[in-house]
Amino acid sequence: MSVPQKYWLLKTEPESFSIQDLARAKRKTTCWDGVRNYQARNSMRDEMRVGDRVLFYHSSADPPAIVGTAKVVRAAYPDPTAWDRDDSHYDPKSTPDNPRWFMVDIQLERIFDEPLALASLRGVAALAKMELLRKGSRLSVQPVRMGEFEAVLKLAGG
DNA sequence: GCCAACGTTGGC
DNA sequence: GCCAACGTTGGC
Repeated sequence: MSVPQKYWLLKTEPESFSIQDLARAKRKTTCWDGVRNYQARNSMRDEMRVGDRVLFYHSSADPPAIVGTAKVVRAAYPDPTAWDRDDSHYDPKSTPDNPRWFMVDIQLERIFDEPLALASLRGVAALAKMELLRKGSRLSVQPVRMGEFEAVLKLAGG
């Protein structure tokens, strides 16, 4: 028996990479590079497994919203943008021999017919404890409870 | 190891 | 553009 799947929320600014970009990507799959926060990294490196489910969130968008779902199709491996001097996420402390930053691959599952705006999620009882709705929440890779994931799907109409 | 200064995130 | 929240840095 395999470990039960886990649930996550990944934030992205649609101006840099949107769910529509993911839909256009080869095999609707992308590497989730550029994460430079230790807590987020640890979640990806230590917790994420192939088959885990992902809520795809647009931040700094109008409105900020959960816009669809994806799944993890490759577990954590080193993020090479960390050792690319020309990349905006370059980190000289990360090297190929001793990588500090990691990424996973995700594949699009579904784009919601209507984005679920952040404001519309507040007040939903099943989401009362959701990390995304916590004041000051900034984590770009967040764990989501199974009940929360299912409640979001329900709000999205299936 | 403390903590002030600073930088970033991201909703509003 | 504002600013609250939070992470990181670095002097001591």
